[in-house]
Amino acid sequence: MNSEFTIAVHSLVYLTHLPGHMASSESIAANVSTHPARIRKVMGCLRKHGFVKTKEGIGGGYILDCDPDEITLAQVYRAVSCGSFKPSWCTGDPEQTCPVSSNAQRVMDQIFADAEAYFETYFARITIRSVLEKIKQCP
Amino acid sequence: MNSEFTIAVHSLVYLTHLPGHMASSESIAANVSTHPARIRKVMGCLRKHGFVKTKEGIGGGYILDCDPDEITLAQVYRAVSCGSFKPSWCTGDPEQTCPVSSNAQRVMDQIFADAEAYFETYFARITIRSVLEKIKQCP
DNA sequence: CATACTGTAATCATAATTAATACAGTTAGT
DNA sequence: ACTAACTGTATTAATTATGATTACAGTATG
Repeated sequence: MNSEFTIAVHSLVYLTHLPGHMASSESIAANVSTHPARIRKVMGCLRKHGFVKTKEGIGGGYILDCDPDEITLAQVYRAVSCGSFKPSWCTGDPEQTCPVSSNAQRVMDQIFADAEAYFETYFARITIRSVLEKIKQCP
Repeated sequence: MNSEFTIAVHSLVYLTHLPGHMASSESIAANVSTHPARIRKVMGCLRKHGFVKTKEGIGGGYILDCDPDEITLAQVYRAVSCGSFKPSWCTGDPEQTCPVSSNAQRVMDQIFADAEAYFETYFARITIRSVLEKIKQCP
């Protein structure tokens, strides 16, 4: 699992926590604890999917452009980390005559794809707002 | 997601496909397409959990010691890759005063743990036998 | 036109993963 | 008892993936 998903969720929660404010990549990076260039990369992706608006130049930055009560982690996952559940390493060898070896790769791929679709239905129940609420309830 | 889970599933399917036979780490490795030492490591874990039996010495190797109609991918996942869903990278910084930054880590950890428990219920519906059946149905 | 931003690509450093090696311990056959 | 063919396990080396950093072109504002 890719950590860009974590960064995207954290950034959206942070913007929700600062309603109406522009936040620069630098201030988001400080909150998330990473490098501003990494934030800009992830935010570019969120902008393409309509979750945030961007402003370049002086006083620019990022601002929320969606309803945090509507946006779910499933949408964020699909935007940023779709397909990252499956490990990159592949089992078996399609050239072998043994049906187990030659088909294991394809069947495992299908299992991982289905599992990903399945846990997305869990993420679909969690909104950005609800993540912020959980954070606020921490002691 | 850890590829040792993939190796464990493939190995168990392979042993199911060869009922009553001992398979050496070398022959399993050839089928899976990896190094025998890696197979021995994963199989050691499966033995500790009672999925396979081991025989050392000449003519030794691994043999299935469970009912492939009963064993599910959830059990294999827990034995081999439990907790691997959560990315190792951590967001936020517990030392900061902003509640979003200081608590994001804990809340995301909980979300990943819950998501893992959730997709395990999907894996619980897939048996080793059913994986073998899927493989046999490939063209 | 200087300043403070984003967008994006490229490079460097580090961490994680996989492969390979090595060797002690075990079993079976002779 | 000895040898051959295995597992168990640790260690090291190679490869790959990830994250941090740098760099610079493009854009908006005063």
